[in-house]
Parts: sequence; structure tokens; C-alpha cells
Amino acid sequence: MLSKKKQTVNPGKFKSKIEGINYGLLDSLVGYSIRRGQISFYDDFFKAVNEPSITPLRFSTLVIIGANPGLRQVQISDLFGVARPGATSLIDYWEKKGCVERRVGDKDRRSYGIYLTKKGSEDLENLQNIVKAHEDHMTRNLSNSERETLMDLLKKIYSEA
Amino acid sequence: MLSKKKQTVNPGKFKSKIEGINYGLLDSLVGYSIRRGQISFYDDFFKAVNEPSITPLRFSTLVIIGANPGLRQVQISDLFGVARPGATSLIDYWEKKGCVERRVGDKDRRSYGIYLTKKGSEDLENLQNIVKAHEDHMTRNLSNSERETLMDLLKKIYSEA
DNA sequence: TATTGTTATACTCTATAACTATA
DNA sequence: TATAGTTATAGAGTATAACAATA
Repeated sequence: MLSKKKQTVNPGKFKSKIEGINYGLLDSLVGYSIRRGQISFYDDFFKAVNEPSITPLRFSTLVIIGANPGLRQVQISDLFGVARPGATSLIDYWEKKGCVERRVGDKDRRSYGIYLTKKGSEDLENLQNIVKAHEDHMTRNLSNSERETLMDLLKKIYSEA
Repeated sequence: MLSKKKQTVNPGKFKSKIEGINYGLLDSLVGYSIRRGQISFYDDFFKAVNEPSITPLRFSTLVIIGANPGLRQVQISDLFGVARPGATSLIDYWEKKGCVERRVGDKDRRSYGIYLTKKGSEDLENLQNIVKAHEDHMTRNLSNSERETLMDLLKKIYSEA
């Protein structure tokens, strides 16, 4: 197995361009452009959500649980590419906040079905509204058609990777 | 200061789409699309470079040093949004490999100028060729004009963040 | 006093391995 | 035996703080 690969950036400290610096090959790389965009989104996500413990991954987990009631942890692990203990920890986080509950499976008693609680539904609703506003902010210089184009072009990259 | 935010994914394990899963809001978010694209690039970078210790950040560091001879560590720290000890560690990595050298500054003896060695130039040349091939592979389903469009649209996001 | 770089330390995230319980 | 989930452990990466040298 490959060793772990972290992608941390001191939040808010990364500048996509600095005057007087020659970026060499980096400026012509799609990969580096995507990285720049990703860091911008990432930073703004935390500003918008304003709760450092809610990471994009934790947010995505809550969205997926909301959209797929009864999901099992092993599926979350597959979905986001985290090992099983990582899925345990993701669910623990939201369970401690009272947003999700583990229900013992009827058919297979090794696994749980994960469900939103009432509080979870409300929190998710609020979070989704915040994230939608953050999206609007981040794409404020794009027309609707440009936004569609961007998502289509990205799909051409990740859907065949 | 905000706490650290990691963006790790078990390399190669993340799947951008899984059958039978409802992605809910995530499918309509530009931010999640960029994340999917970024993970694809990240995974393929490691496959292409085939040396786990060479991360995209370390590669970018070598590129920037090559394009800006005499760069100081504090500038690398600013450039990539890492704290100063992070810059020390980045330079240590390449110095141990014999690819860069620290030269004591003539004007300001607090700082070093960082320069590629002969080996560093050769390794950088090789790495850049590998990364260019990786880029071609990742964008193989995009025409040249689509590639340009993608980079332009991303720039509209990160240049005003 | 402020800045550059280093070292020591602490913290987060997450993979691996070992375990329990079910199948 | 294989799988779902948990717990314990270890490692990578990087921020903060304290320090030395220089400005």
C-alpha cells in the first residue's frame, strides 16, 4: 500500500499568484489550476460554514446519509475512499452531535443502517443553504452556461480516471 | 488561527461515482466537481511519478526553485501557504537528495538563496517530462480548446478568491 | 525590534492490525 | 472463512512556540 498523502494548506495563506514569481511549468498545468481552484473553494468553505470541525468531508458525509437513508458504514468508506475506521470516526462525529443514529440491521446484524435524526435533517438543511451560498459566491464571475461547461469539462477528467 | 485542515484520501480508493448511490446536492456543486477532479489528478500523479515521497507540493517546490534561482525560503513559504518550518522541511528534502543547495546571501546573511544543483536540473527535467505526460493522459478526452476553456474558467474562480 | 531560518513539540487525520460479532 | 464495525497504534504532515543569528 502506498504511504499516506496529505494535501494540507495553511488555511487562507495560499496565494494562487504572487507578483514577481515565475511559476514555470506550473502555470500551464491543468492539474495545478485545479489545485488552485480547490484550495480557493476549501478556504471559502470554512469561512462560510464558520465551524472549523465541519470539514468538507464531514459535510459530504451528512449529505450522502440524507440522500441515502440506511446507508452502511462500509459504503461510506467506499464512497469517499477512506478506510473503515475512518468511516467509524465520521459517523461518530455526527452521532455525538445528535445528527445521525445507527440502527441495527434487520437482515444483517453485523452492520448498522445510518439515518438522519430530526436535528440532523435540520442541520443538514441549514448547512446545505450555507454551502449553496458559498458556491454562488465562488462562481460569481461565471455565467450559468460557463458553470455548466466547467462541470462538464471536469467530468471528462474524473469520470475516466 | 484556524486549526489544520487535511484533505487526505486513501490513494486510488476514491471513486467519483458509485452505482446506486444518490449523491444529492454534491452532484450539483462545482466545489465537489473540482474535488473529484483534483483527487483524480492526485492519484494519477503518484502513479506517473512512481516515487511516493515526491508529492505534488515537493514537485512544485522544485519547479519554482528552477524557475526562480536564488529564491529564499520565506518566499516558498508564502508561495505555497506553508509555515516557515514547512519550507525548511521542503528544502531539506531536496537538499538531502542533492538536488538543491542553500547559498548564504551576500546582502542579507539571515537568509539563503536556494539554487538547483546539476543533479537537480536533470531530475527536474525528467520529472517535468513525466508530469507533462501525466497531464496529457489526464486531459486525453479534452480538445486543446476545451483544455484552454477549463483553465480560463478555473482562473475566474481562484484569481478573485 | 523585526525578520529568516531552525528545532522541539503538539495536534490532526487516517492507515494498518488485531479484535469481536455476526454471516 | 469472510465481512462489518471497533479499538489501539503508528506515521505523515504541518502549525505553533521558542530560539539564534542577523538586520
